[in-house]
Amino acid sequence: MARKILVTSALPYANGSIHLGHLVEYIQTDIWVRFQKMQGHTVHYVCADDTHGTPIMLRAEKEGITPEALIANVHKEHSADFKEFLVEFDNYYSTNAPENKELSQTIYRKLKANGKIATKTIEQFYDPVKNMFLPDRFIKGECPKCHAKDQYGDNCEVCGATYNPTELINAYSAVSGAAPIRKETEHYFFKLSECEAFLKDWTRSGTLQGEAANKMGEWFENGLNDWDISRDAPYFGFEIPDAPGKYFYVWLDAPIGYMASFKKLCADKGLDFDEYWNKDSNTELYHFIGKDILYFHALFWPATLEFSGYRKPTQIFAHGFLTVNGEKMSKSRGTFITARSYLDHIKNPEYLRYYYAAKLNSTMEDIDLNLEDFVARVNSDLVGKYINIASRTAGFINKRFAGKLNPSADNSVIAELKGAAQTIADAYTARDYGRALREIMRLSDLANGFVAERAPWVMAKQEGQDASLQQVCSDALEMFRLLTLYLKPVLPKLAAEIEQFLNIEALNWASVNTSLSAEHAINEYTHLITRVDPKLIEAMTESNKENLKATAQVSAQAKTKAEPATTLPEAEYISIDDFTKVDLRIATIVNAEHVEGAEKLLKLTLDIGEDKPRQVFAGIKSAYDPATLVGRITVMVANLAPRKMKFGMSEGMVLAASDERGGPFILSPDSGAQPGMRVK
RNA sequence: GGUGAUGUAGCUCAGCUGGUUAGAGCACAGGAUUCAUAAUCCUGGGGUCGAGGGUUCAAGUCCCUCUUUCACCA
Repeated sequence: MARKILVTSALPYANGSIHLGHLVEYIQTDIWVRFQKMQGHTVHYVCADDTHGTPIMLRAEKEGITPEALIANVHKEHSADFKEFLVEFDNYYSTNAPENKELSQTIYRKLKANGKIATKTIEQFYDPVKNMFLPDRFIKGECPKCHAKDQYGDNCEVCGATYNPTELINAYSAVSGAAPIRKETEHYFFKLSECEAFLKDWTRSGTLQGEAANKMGEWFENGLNDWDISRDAPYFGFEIPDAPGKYFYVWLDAPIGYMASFKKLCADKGLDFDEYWNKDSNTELYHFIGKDILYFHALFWPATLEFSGYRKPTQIFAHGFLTVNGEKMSKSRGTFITARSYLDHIKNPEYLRYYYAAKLNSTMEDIDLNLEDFVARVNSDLVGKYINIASRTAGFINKRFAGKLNPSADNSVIAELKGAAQTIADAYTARDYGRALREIMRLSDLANGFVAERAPWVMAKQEGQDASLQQVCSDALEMFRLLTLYLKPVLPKLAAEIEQFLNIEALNWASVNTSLSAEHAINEYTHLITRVDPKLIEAMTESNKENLKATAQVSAQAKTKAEPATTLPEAEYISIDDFTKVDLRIATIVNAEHVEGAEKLLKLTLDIGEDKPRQVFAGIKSAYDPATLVGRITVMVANLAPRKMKFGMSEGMVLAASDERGGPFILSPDSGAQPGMRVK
């Protein structure tokens, strides 16, 4: 019986590019959706950009554009990335949409009418310069344990300590640099604590994976806290009805974005929204998510739906994270790979779809993208085994039989391939794609074994073997057709090309029961897929390391810009010629000493490869002990006009960074720089 | 720190409710083959199943302790 199914993937935040970690989820979902569609079910797959919140607002401000313009750009970028990875949404929308605003406000009003909304005055950090409340991650300062500077408000990246933002030493706002103050404000809460009975019940109704249910149990034990769903202006989001200056927290309207995206699809396609979302709906609703957001989808979301009168999800499918080469994705190792970077270098998205599918199962375990394994697996499975079946037999059919087939009446290998349909379907249904592909590859081995055993190339050279030759090759192509069918959810584009080559209708699961018939003519075989060159992988990771350097520069600039006192008007650009007027040189500090009577100065002797070393006075006494400077390599301005100072002649200056957060910090070139080298 | 998950051949992973000499693919070695973008087929070497203890006639599989990696929570 055809089912009606609504499927979602988590909404990517409109604050950054799609990377290979995101793609695990979209590819996982897309495969499932395509498989269910092939089964003949009615499936709608919706998603959207998650567009609200402080980070979006601030980033837009930093870029000098409106948040709306920012999210429009990102939406374009995300949509293109998904499309190229063959992730086929029925609608890819935005949470900043009229449908979402209306649904969010309606749901809020219903929750309120059901007595599930409370208000409470809380104390929060506030930026007195920027006049806004600060989320924890926008508060930075010195770690109270190890005294590392510039650590986030919740934990220290240097020593790993965790603490509250209140414990930071010399806390400052990452937005303005000002010291935050504590300020009271009234917030709106969803009374999650009252939903425990419902949630415990819901959790036990087969909606979650075993591991996820365990995790829920943990949360129940700790007791459920009411959920803070409001944020104060300025905030990019939806205003809370009858609460001026209060906005919905981004996580309140984000999942409602699933509904909004579907609502838009309904308007476009004439579907019945209520049929899918009414409390007593007979349709199915599945959310694919990462394990990190289980909390929102397994607690807040079903509770929100329950107490505003909507249906709950049928199941939540949580997956693990992606590691690359066994480690967390790392910008410095070049393994923080964006979707775009993959496309630029590797080009073919189906390689990645195949590899992920081969690694995915129904658990929340992390999956590893081992780049060497990726190359080996794709080349061996897809090119060596699967495509090779057509590649080694189609030529005979085309050349000797004008493309005409003549399959055998009874072939035990084909029978086995057809017999595996249910096993493979079960594995796909259970999201155990790894199991499905292992079975499909086992069948590919059988097909290759069949060809090797019958040796059509021997028949081709013998008189009177034409009928056998045609039959063996026809059977091999029938095997290839079945394997293509089984792989189609994972490799939709390749499958479409093969449908074209085999000259057949679009394959669906019921096509298992049909066969290529006698007299059916196929088209000319052309190479459908090429091997992955390991060099491409290397080029990709290298280029990601380069991107890192570029972004590091950008963020350094951004940081400066965030300091109100040092904001640079854009008009004050200089030309490259202006810059080259400054002769910067690598210098070795051959001597450094205190200067009698000077409060701030040290006297440095710098070697920049000239006959005579330079004498330079530098205002770095407060931060450096002269003894530790001797032998260090740094950067100096060599063509600064000499200047007579109270303590002698200064023949240049050394460069150092500082602001109210600290310093000065003198510069160090990377190893290899030699005294006298020009910095440009 | 607490909790959950995880650790099986060089690499990536299967091993259901405990049951004969622990499996697959890739990689490696030897052989076969030459239709196919050196692909394919056959054979083989390789693991004290994270460590230690326990339950049992029997443990990778159950229990305890420790440990690795990942995540969540405070």
